Amino acid sequence: MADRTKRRPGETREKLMNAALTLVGKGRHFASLGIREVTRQAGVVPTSFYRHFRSMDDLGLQLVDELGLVLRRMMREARANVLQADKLIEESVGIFVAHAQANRSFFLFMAQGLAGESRAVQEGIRSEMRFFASELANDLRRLRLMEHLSDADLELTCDLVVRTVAFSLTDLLSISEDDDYQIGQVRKRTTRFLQMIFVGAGHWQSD
Amino acid sequence: MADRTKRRPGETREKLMNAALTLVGKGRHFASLGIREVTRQAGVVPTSFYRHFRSMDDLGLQLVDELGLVLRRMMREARANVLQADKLIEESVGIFVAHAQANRSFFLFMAQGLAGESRAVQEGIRSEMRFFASELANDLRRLRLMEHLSDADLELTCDLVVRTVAFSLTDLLSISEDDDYQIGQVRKRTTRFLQMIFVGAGHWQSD
DNA sequence: TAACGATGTGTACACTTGTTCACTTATGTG
DNA sequence: CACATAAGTGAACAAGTGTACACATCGTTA
Repeated sequence: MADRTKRRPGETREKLMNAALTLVGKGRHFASLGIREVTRQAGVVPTSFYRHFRSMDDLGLQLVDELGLVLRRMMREARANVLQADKLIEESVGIFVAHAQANRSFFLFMAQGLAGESRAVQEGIRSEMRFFASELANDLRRLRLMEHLSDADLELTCDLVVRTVAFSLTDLLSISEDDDYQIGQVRKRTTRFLQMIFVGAGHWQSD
Repeated sequence: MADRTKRRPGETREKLMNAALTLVGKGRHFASLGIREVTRQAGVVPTSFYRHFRSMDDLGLQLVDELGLVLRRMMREARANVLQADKLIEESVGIFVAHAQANRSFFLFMAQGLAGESRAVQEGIRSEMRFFASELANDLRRLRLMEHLSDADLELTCDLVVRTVAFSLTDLLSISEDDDYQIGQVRKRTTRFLQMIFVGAGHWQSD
Protein backbone atom coordinates (compact mmCIF):
# COMPACT_ATOMS: atom_id res chain seq x y z
CA MET A 1 0.00 0.00 0.00
CA ALA A 2 2.71 2.42 1.01
CA ASP A 3 4.89 1.74 -2.02
CA ARG A 4 3.20 1.74 -5.35
CA THR A 5 6.24 1.14 -7.55
CA LYS A 6 8.37 -1.91 -8.08
CA ARG A 7 11.50 -2.39 -5.99
CA ARG A 8 14.98 -2.32 -7.36
CA PRO A 9 17.13 -4.93 -5.58
CA GLY A 10 19.48 -3.46 -3.06
CA GLU A 11 17.63 -0.17 -3.13
CA THR A 12 16.91 -0.09 0.59
CA ARG A 13 20.47 -1.12 1.36
CA GLU A 14 21.72 1.91 -0.52
CA LYS A 15 19.10 4.10 1.09
CA LEU A 16 20.30 3.01 4.52
CA MET A 17 23.96 3.60 3.76
CA ASN A 18 23.19 6.98 2.25
CA ALA A 19 21.05 7.85 5.24
CA ALA A 20 23.93 7.13 7.60
CA LEU A 21 26.27 9.23 5.46
CA THR A 22 23.73 12.03 5.32
CA LEU A 23 23.49 12.12 9.09
CA VAL A 24 27.27 12.13 9.37
CA GLY A 25 27.34 14.95 6.84
CA LYS A 26 24.96 16.90 9.06
CA GLY A 27 27.53 16.83 11.85
CA ARG A 28 26.54 13.73 13.72
CA HIS A 29 29.16 11.20 14.72
CA PHE A 30 28.75 7.74 13.29
CA ALA A 31 29.23 6.14 16.70
CA SER A 32 26.21 7.96 18.05
CA LEU A 33 23.81 6.88 15.33
CA GLY A 34 21.08 4.39 16.13
CA ILE A 35 19.29 1.89 13.94
CA ARG A 36 15.95 3.61 14.29
CA GLU A 37 17.46 6.97 13.50
CA VAL A 38 19.04 5.74 10.30
CA THR A 39 15.94 3.93 9.10
CA ARG A 40 13.87 7.02 9.82
CA GLN A 41 16.24 9.15 7.75
CA ALA A 42 16.07 6.55 4.99
CA GLY A 43 12.27 6.55 5.02
CA VAL A 44 12.16 2.88 5.86
CA VAL A 45 10.66 0.83 8.66
CA PRO A 46 13.15 -0.18 11.41
CA THR A 47 12.80 -3.89 10.77
CA SER A 48 14.13 -3.51 7.24
CA PHE A 49 17.52 -2.70 8.62
CA TYR A 50 18.11 -6.29 9.68
CA ARG A 51 17.48 -7.54 6.16
CA HIS A 52 20.75 -5.96 5.11
CA PHE A 53 22.93 -5.40 8.15
CA ARG A 54 23.53 -7.29 11.31
CA SER A 55 24.28 -4.15 13.30
CA MET A 56 25.52 -0.59 12.96
CA ASP A 57 29.10 -1.80 13.00
CA ASP A 58 28.27 -4.01 10.06
CA LEU A 59 26.91 -1.04 8.14
CA GLY A 60 30.10 0.84 8.99
CA LEU A 61 32.22 -1.97 7.59
CA GLN A 62 30.33 -1.93 4.33
CA LEU A 63 30.77 1.82 4.14
CA VAL A 64 34.52 1.30 4.44
CA ASP A 65 34.38 -0.92 1.38
CA GLU A 66 32.65 1.79 -0.60
CA LEU A 67 35.15 4.28 0.71
CA GLY A 68 37.80 2.13 -0.93
CA LEU A 69 36.11 2.64 -4.28
CA VAL A 70 36.05 6.40 -3.80
CA LEU A 71 39.74 6.43 -3.04
CA ARG A 72 40.56 4.30 -6.07
CA ARG A 73 38.59 6.62 -8.32
CA MET A 74 40.55 9.52 -6.89
CA MET A 75 43.88 7.83 -7.56
CA ARG A 76 42.90 7.06 -11.12
CA GLU A 77 42.05 10.68 -11.76
CA ALA A 78 45.29 11.83 -10.21
CA ARG A 79 47.31 9.47 -12.38
CA ALA A 80 45.52 10.65 -15.49
CA ASN A 81 45.89 14.36 -14.82
CA VAL A 82 49.32 14.73 -13.31
CA LEU A 83 51.66 14.85 -16.25
CA GLN A 84 54.79 16.82 -15.49
CA ALA A 85 56.69 16.08 -12.30
CA ASP A 86 57.30 19.64 -11.17
CA LYS A 87 53.64 20.35 -10.58
CA LEU A 88 53.02 16.89 -9.19
CA ILE A 89 52.43 17.84 -5.60
CA GLU A 90 50.37 20.92 -6.25
CA GLU A 91 48.04 19.23 -8.69
CA SER A 92 47.64 16.10 -6.59
CA VAL A 93 46.64 18.16 -3.59
CA GLY A 94 44.18 20.02 -5.77
CA ILE A 95 42.58 16.81 -6.93
CA PHE A 96 42.45 15.53 -3.39
CA VAL A 97 40.77 18.65 -2.11
CA ALA A 98 38.24 18.54 -4.93
CA HIS A 99 37.34 14.93 -4.14
CA ALA A 100 37.11 15.64 -0.46
CA GLN A 101 34.62 18.39 -1.20
CA ALA A 102 32.63 16.28 -3.62
CA ASN A 103 32.38 13.35 -1.20
CA ARG A 104 32.31 15.26 2.02
CA SER A 105 30.25 12.80 4.03
CA PHE A 106 32.41 9.90 2.97
CA PHE A 107 35.60 11.53 4.09
CA LEU A 108 33.94 12.74 7.25
CA PHE A 109 33.09 9.14 7.97
CA MET A 110 36.69 8.16 7.29
CA ALA A 111 38.11 10.79 9.61
CA GLN A 112 35.72 9.70 12.35
CA GLY A 113 36.47 6.05 11.86
CA LEU A 114 40.20 6.45 12.43
CA ALA A 115 39.55 6.89 16.14
CA GLY A 116 36.13 5.36 16.06
CA GLU A 117 34.32 2.89 18.22
CA SER A 118 34.47 -0.21 16.05
CA ARG A 119 37.85 -1.87 15.95
CA ALA A 120 36.99 -3.47 12.64
CA VAL A 121 36.11 -0.19 10.95
CA GLN A 122 39.26 1.33 12.33
CA GLU A 123 41.37 -1.46 10.91
CA GLY A 124 39.55 -1.24 7.59
CA ILE A 125 40.34 2.44 7.18
CA ARG A 126 43.93 1.89 8.20
CA SER A 127 44.19 -0.81 5.59
CA GLU A 128 42.82 1.53 2.92
CA MET A 129 45.44 4.06 3.86
CA ARG A 130 48.22 1.48 3.64
CA PHE A 131 47.00 0.50 0.21
CA PHE A 132 46.94 4.12 -0.85
CA ALA A 133 50.49 4.62 0.39
CA SER A 134 51.82 1.58 -1.43
CA GLU A 135 50.17 2.68 -4.66
CA LEU A 136 51.80 6.05 -4.25
CA ALA A 137 55.16 4.34 -3.81
CA ASN A 138 54.58 2.40 -7.02
CA ASP A 139 53.82 5.58 -8.90
CA LEU A 140 56.94 7.30 -7.66
CA ARG A 141 59.03 4.34 -8.72
CA ARG A 142 57.35 4.36 -12.11
CA LEU A 143 58.08 8.05 -12.55
CA ARG A 144 61.73 7.39 -11.62
CA LEU A 145 61.49 9.71 -8.65
CA MET A 146 63.29 9.19 -5.36
CA GLU A 147 65.41 6.44 -6.87
CA HIS A 148 68.08 6.82 -4.22
CA LEU A 149 65.69 5.61 -1.51
CA SER A 150 65.54 2.01 -0.40
CA ASP A 151 62.17 0.34 -0.70
CA ALA A 152 61.63 0.61 3.04
CA ASP A 153 62.45 4.31 3.09
CA LEU A 154 60.27 5.01 0.09
CA GLU A 155 57.44 3.25 1.86
CA LEU A 156 58.16 5.32 4.98
CA THR A 157 57.99 8.52 2.96
CA CYS A 158 54.73 7.61 1.29
CA ASP A 159 53.21 6.66 4.60
CA LEU A 160 54.13 10.05 5.99
CA VAL A 161 52.65 11.75 2.95
CA VAL A 162 49.36 9.89 3.26
CA ARG A 163 49.13 10.65 6.97
CA THR A 164 49.76 14.32 6.34
CA VAL A 165 47.09 14.46 3.69
CA ALA A 166 44.67 12.59 5.93
CA PHE A 167 45.22 15.07 8.68
CA SER A 168 44.63 17.95 6.29
CA LEU A 169 41.34 16.27 5.63
CA THR A 170 40.19 17.06 9.13
CA ASP A 171 41.16 20.69 8.60
CA LEU A 172 39.18 20.75 5.42
CA LEU A 173 36.12 19.14 6.95
CA SER A 174 36.06 21.45 9.92
CA ILE A 175 35.63 24.56 7.79
CA SER A 176 32.59 25.62 5.84
CA GLU A 177 31.94 23.82 2.60
CA ASP A 178 32.00 26.99 0.52
CA ASP A 179 34.57 29.14 2.26
CA ASP A 180 36.83 29.25 -0.76
CA TYR A 181 39.44 31.37 0.95
CA GLN A 182 39.99 28.96 3.80
CA ILE A 183 39.92 26.01 1.44
CA GLY A 184 42.67 27.66 -0.53
CA GLN A 185 44.65 28.15 2.67
CA VAL A 186 44.41 24.48 3.54
CA ARG A 187 45.47 23.56 0.03
CA LYS A 188 48.49 25.83 0.15
CA ARG A 189 49.51 24.63 3.57
CA THR A 190 49.15 20.97 2.66
CA THR A 191 51.21 21.55 -0.48
CA ARG A 192 54.01 23.07 1.57
CA PHE A 193 53.89 20.19 4.04
CA LEU A 194 54.37 17.72 1.23
CA GLN A 195 57.10 19.80 -0.37
CA MET A 196 58.98 19.82 2.89
CA ILE A 197 58.61 16.06 3.25
CA PHE A 198 59.90 15.50 -0.25
CA VAL A 199 62.84 17.82 0.32
CA GLY A 200 63.62 15.65 3.34
CA ALA A 201 63.23 12.47 1.32
CA GLY A 202 65.43 13.92 -1.40
CA HIS A 203 68.30 14.46 1.04
CA TRP A 204 67.67 11.25 2.96
CA GLN A 205 70.53 8.79 3.21
CA SER A 206 69.27 5.23 3.14
CA ASP A 207 71.77 3.61 5.48
CA MET B 1 22.17 6.70 54.23
CA ALA B 2 24.04 5.54 51.15
CA ASP B 3 27.09 7.67 51.89
CA ARG B 4 28.41 7.47 55.40
CA THR B 5 31.42 9.73 54.91
CA LYS B 6 31.73 13.45 54.44
CA ARG B 7 31.92 14.84 50.92
CA ARG B 8 34.94 16.55 49.50
CA PRO B 9 33.87 19.52 47.33
CA GLY B 10 34.10 18.81 43.63
CA GLU B 11 34.42 15.12 44.28
CA THR B 12 31.45 14.12 42.17
CA ARG B 13 32.58 16.38 39.39
CA GLU B 14 35.86 14.50 39.24
CA LYS B 15 34.10 11.19 39.52
CA LEU B 16 31.97 12.07 36.52
CA MET B 17 34.89 13.19 34.40
CA ASN B 18 36.85 10.09 35.33
CA ALA B 19 33.86 7.92 34.59
CA ALA B 20 33.63 9.36 31.08
CA LEU B 21 37.34 8.81 30.56
CA THR B 22 37.09 5.28 31.88
CA LEU B 23 34.37 4.43 29.41
CA VAL B 24 36.40 5.95 26.60
CA GLY B 25 39.34 3.88 27.80
CA LYS B 26 37.18 0.78 27.52
CA GLY B 27 36.74 1.39 23.82
CA ARG B 28 33.60 3.48 23.78
CA HIS B 29 33.41 6.64 21.74
CA PHE B 30 32.77 9.82 23.65
CA ALA B 31 30.04 10.87 21.23
CA SER B 32 28.05 7.77 22.05
CA LEU B 33 28.08 8.23 25.82
CA GLY B 34 24.90 9.22 27.60
CA ILE B 35 24.36 11.08 30.81
CA ARG B 36 22.85 8.08 32.58
CA GLU B 37 25.63 5.82 31.46
CA VAL B 38 28.29 8.14 32.83
CA THR B 39 26.54 8.68 36.14
CA ARG B 40 26.07 4.93 36.48
CA GLN B 41 29.77 4.35 35.91
CA ALA B 42 30.54 7.07 38.43
CA GLY B 43 28.26 5.49 41.03
CA VAL B 44 26.12 8.60 41.25
CA VAL B 45 22.49 9.34 40.70
CA PRO B 46 21.63 10.81 37.24
CA THR B 47 20.37 14.07 38.66
CA SER B 48 23.75 14.90 40.13
CA PHE B 49 25.13 15.33 36.64
CA TYR B 50 23.29 18.61 36.20
CA ARG B 51 24.85 20.06 39.31
CA HIS B 52 28.17 20.19 37.47
CA PHE B 53 27.59 20.08 33.74
CA ARG B 54 24.97 21.48 31.46
CA SER B 55 25.31 18.63 28.96
CA MET B 56 27.71 16.02 27.68
CA ASP B 57 29.30 18.57 25.39
CA ASP B 58 29.97 20.69 28.42
CA LEU B 59 31.72 17.81 30.15
CA GLY B 60 33.76 17.30 26.98
CA LEU B 61 34.85 20.92 27.01
CA GLN B 62 36.03 20.66 30.60
CA LEU B 63 37.94 17.51 29.72
CA VAL B 64 39.73 19.47 27.01
CA ASP B 65 40.87 21.93 29.63
CA GLU B 66 42.34 19.15 31.71
CA LEU B 67 43.92 17.72 28.60
CA GLY B 68 45.74 21.01 28.29
CA LEU B 69 47.29 20.47 31.71
CA VAL B 70 48.47 16.98 30.73
CA LEU B 71 50.10 18.34 27.61
CA ARG B 72 51.84 21.11 29.53
CA ARG B 73 53.20 18.63 32.03
CA MET B 74 54.54 16.59 29.17
CA MET B 75 56.26 19.59 27.61
CA ARG B 76 57.85 20.50 30.91
CA GLU B 77 59.29 17.04 31.31
CA ALA B 78 60.57 17.06 27.74
CA ARG B 79 62.31 20.39 28.28
CA ALA B 80 63.90 19.16 31.49
CA ASN B 81 65.15 15.86 30.10
CA VAL B 82 66.28 16.65 26.60
CA LEU B 83 69.77 18.02 26.99
CA GLN B 84 71.89 17.41 23.92
CA ALA B 85 70.49 18.29 20.52
CA ASP B 86 71.49 15.15 18.66
CA LYS B 87 69.23 12.90 20.69
CA LEU B 88 66.47 15.50 20.78
CA ILE B 89 64.02 13.76 18.51
CA GLU B 90 64.51 10.27 19.86
CA GLU B 91 64.13 11.29 23.48
CA SER B 92 61.17 13.55 22.86
CA VAL B 93 59.34 10.78 21.08
CA GLY B 94 60.14 8.47 23.99
CA ILE B 95 58.70 10.91 26.49
CA PHE B 96 55.65 11.38 24.35
CA VAL B 97 55.02 7.67 24.06
CA ALA B 98 55.45 7.22 27.80
CA HIS B 99 52.90 9.94 28.52
CA ALA B 100 50.49 8.57 25.97
CA GLN B 101 50.64 5.22 27.73
CA ALA B 102 50.29 6.71 31.18
CA ASN B 103 47.27 8.81 30.21
CA ARG B 104 45.78 6.48 27.66
CA SER B 105 42.16 7.50 28.12
CA PHE B 106 43.01 11.17 27.91
CA PHE B 107 44.78 10.83 24.60
CA LEU B 108 42.09 8.50 23.35
CA PHE B 109 39.62 11.26 24.09
CA MET B 110 41.82 13.73 22.25
CA ALA B 111 42.12 11.53 19.17
CA GLN B 112 38.35 11.06 19.12
CA GLY B 113 37.64 14.72 19.61
CA LEU B 114 39.60 15.79 16.55
CA ALA B 115 36.82 14.47 14.34
CA GLY B 116 34.21 14.47 17.06
CA GLU B 117 30.65 15.58 17.23
CA SER B 118 30.98 18.77 19.21
CA ARG B 119 32.39 21.65 17.25
CA ALA B 120 33.54 23.33 20.44
CA VAL B 121 35.53 20.32 21.64
CA GLN B 122 37.04 20.00 18.20
CA GLU B 123 38.12 23.61 18.23
CA GLY B 124 39.48 23.26 21.75
CA ILE B 125 41.72 20.37 20.82
CA ARG B 126 42.92 22.12 17.71
CA SER B 127 43.78 25.10 19.82
CA GLU B 128 45.80 22.94 22.21
CA MET B 129 47.71 21.57 19.27
CA ARG B 130 48.44 25.05 17.96
CA PHE B 131 49.74 26.05 21.36
CA PHE B 132 51.91 22.98 21.50
CA ALA B 133 53.35 23.75 18.07
CA SER B 134 54.14 27.34 18.95
CA GLU B 135 55.88 26.26 22.16
CA LEU B 136 57.93 23.82 20.12
CA ALA B 137 58.90 26.64 17.78
CA ASN B 138 60.02 28.72 20.76
CA ASP B 139 62.16 25.89 22.02
CA LEU B 140 63.85 25.40 18.69
CA ARG B 141 64.62 29.11 18.48
CA ARG B 142 65.99 29.01 22.01
CA LEU B 143 68.23 26.08 21.15
CA ARG B 144 69.46 27.97 18.10
CA LEU B 145 68.19 25.27 15.80
CA MET B 146 66.76 25.87 12.35
CA GLU B 147 67.95 29.46 12.39
CA HIS B 148 67.83 29.75 8.61
CA LEU B 149 64.06 29.38 8.62
CA SER B 150 61.71 32.34 8.58
CA ASP B 151 59.25 32.53 11.44
CA ALA B 152 56.46 31.40 9.18
CA ASP B 153 58.41 28.41 7.92
CA LEU B 154 59.48 27.42 11.40
CA GLU B 155 55.86 27.53 12.45
CA LEU B 156 54.97 25.42 9.42
CA THR B 157 57.57 22.84 10.37
CA CYS B 158 56.43 22.62 13.96
CA ASP B 159 52.84 22.28 12.89
CA LEU B 160 53.80 19.37 10.67
CA VAL B 161 55.72 17.78 13.52
CA VAL B 162 52.81 18.05 15.92
CA ARG B 163 50.42 16.61 13.36
CA THR B 164 52.71 13.70 12.71
CA VAL B 165 53.03 12.95 16.39
CA ALA B 166 49.28 13.25 16.86
CA PHE B 167 48.70 10.75 14.10
CA SER B 168 51.18 8.36 15.67
CA LEU B 169 49.02 8.65 18.71
CA THR B 170 46.21 6.86 16.93
CA ASP B 171 48.63 4.09 15.97
CA LEU B 172 49.69 3.79 19.55
CA LEU B 173 46.17 3.71 20.89
CA SER B 174 45.00 1.08 18.45
CA ILE B 175 47.50 -1.48 19.67
CA SER B 176 47.48 -3.32 22.95
CA GLU B 177 48.59 -1.42 26.00
CA ASP B 178 51.38 -3.87 26.83
CA ASP B 179 52.56 -5.05 23.46
CA ASP B 180 56.04 -3.69 23.95
CA TYR B 181 57.28 -4.83 20.58
CA GLN B 182 54.62 -2.93 18.64
CA ILE B 183 55.01 0.09 20.85
CA GLY B 184 58.71 0.08 20.01
CA GLN B 185 57.86 -0.12 16.34
CA VAL B 186 55.62 2.92 16.56
CA ARG B 187 58.32 4.80 18.41
CA LYS B 188 60.94 3.98 15.82
CA ARG B 189 58.67 4.85 12.95
CA THR B 190 57.61 8.15 14.50
CA THR B 191 61.24 9.02 15.14
CA ARG B 192 62.10 8.44 11.50
CA PHE B 193 59.13 10.52 10.38
CA LEU B 194 60.37 13.43 12.44
CA GLN B 195 63.94 12.98 11.29
CA MET B 196 62.80 13.14 7.70
CA ILE B 197 60.80 16.28 8.37
CA PHE B 198 63.76 17.95 10.02
CA VAL B 199 66.06 16.95 7.15
CA GLY B 200 63.52 18.65 4.91
CA ALA B 201 63.40 21.71 7.13
CA GLY B 202 67.21 21.80 7.23
CA HIS B 203 67.40 22.06 3.46
CA TRP B 204 64.40 24.33 3.12
CA GLN B 205 64.88 27.67 1.41
CA SER B 206 62.74 30.36 2.96
CA ASP B 207 61.92 32.38 -0.12
C1' DT C 1 1.61 -21.61 -13.02
C1' DA C 2 3.33 -22.90 -8.48
C1' DA C 3 6.48 -22.48 -5.08
C1' DC C 4 10.36 -20.35 -2.91
C1' DG C 5 13.56 -17.09 -0.98
C1' DA C 6 14.61 -12.44 -0.49
C1' DT C 7 12.83 -8.13 0.85
C1' DG C 8 9.54 -4.91 3.03
C1' DT C 9 5.72 -3.94 6.70
C1' DG C 10 3.07 -3.33 11.20
C1' DT C 11 2.63 -4.32 15.86
C1' DA C 12 4.35 -5.21 20.22
C1' DC C 13 7.41 -5.43 24.35
C1' DA C 14 10.74 -4.63 27.66
C1' DC C 15 14.34 -1.25 28.44
C1' DT C 16 16.88 2.92 28.43
C1' DT C 17 17.13 7.68 27.88
C1' DG C 18 17.07 12.91 29.20
C1' DT C 19 14.99 15.98 32.22
C1' DT C 20 11.81 17.79 35.98
C1' DC C 21 10.47 18.31 40.65
C1' DA C 22 10.35 18.47 45.50
C1' DC C 23 13.17 16.74 49.04
C1' DT C 24 17.21 16.03 52.26
C1' DT C 25 21.90 16.78 53.63
C1' DA C 26 26.44 18.92 54.00
C1' DT C 27 29.64 23.10 53.90
C1' DG C 28 31.35 27.31 54.91
C1' DT C 29 30.55 32.31 56.25
C1' DG C 30 28.30 36.06 59.04
C1' DC D 1 25.24 29.03 66.23
C1' DA D 2 22.20 29.98 62.41
C1' DC D 3 21.45 30.34 57.91
C1' DA D 4 22.24 30.57 52.88
C1' DT D 5 23.89 28.06 49.35
C1' DA D 6 25.83 24.21 47.08
C1' DA D 7 25.59 19.24 46.44
C1' DG D 8 23.27 14.88 46.50
C1' DT D 9 18.78 11.98 46.31
C1' DG D 10 14.60 9.32 44.70
C1' DA D 11 10.42 9.08 42.18
C1' DA D 12 8.23 10.07 38.00
C1' DC D 13 7.31 10.94 32.97
C1' DA D 14 7.20 11.04 28.15
C1' DA D 15 9.89 9.77 24.43
C1' DG D 16 13.07 6.95 22.17
C1' DT D 17 15.63 2.48 21.70
C1' DG D 18 16.82 -2.44 19.92
C1' DT D 19 14.81 -6.47 18.62
C1' DA D 20 11.30 -10.28 17.80
C1' DC D 21 7.39 -12.13 15.44
C1' DA D 22 3.97 -12.98 12.02
C1' DC D 23 2.52 -11.51 7.79
C1' DA D 24 2.54 -9.36 2.94
C1' DT D 25 4.67 -8.71 -1.42
C1' DC D 26 7.98 -9.11 -5.11
C1' DG D 27 11.21 -11.60 -8.72
C1' DT D 28 12.91 -15.77 -10.17
C1' DT D 29 13.32 -20.28 -11.14
C1' DA D 30 11.42 -24.99 -11.59
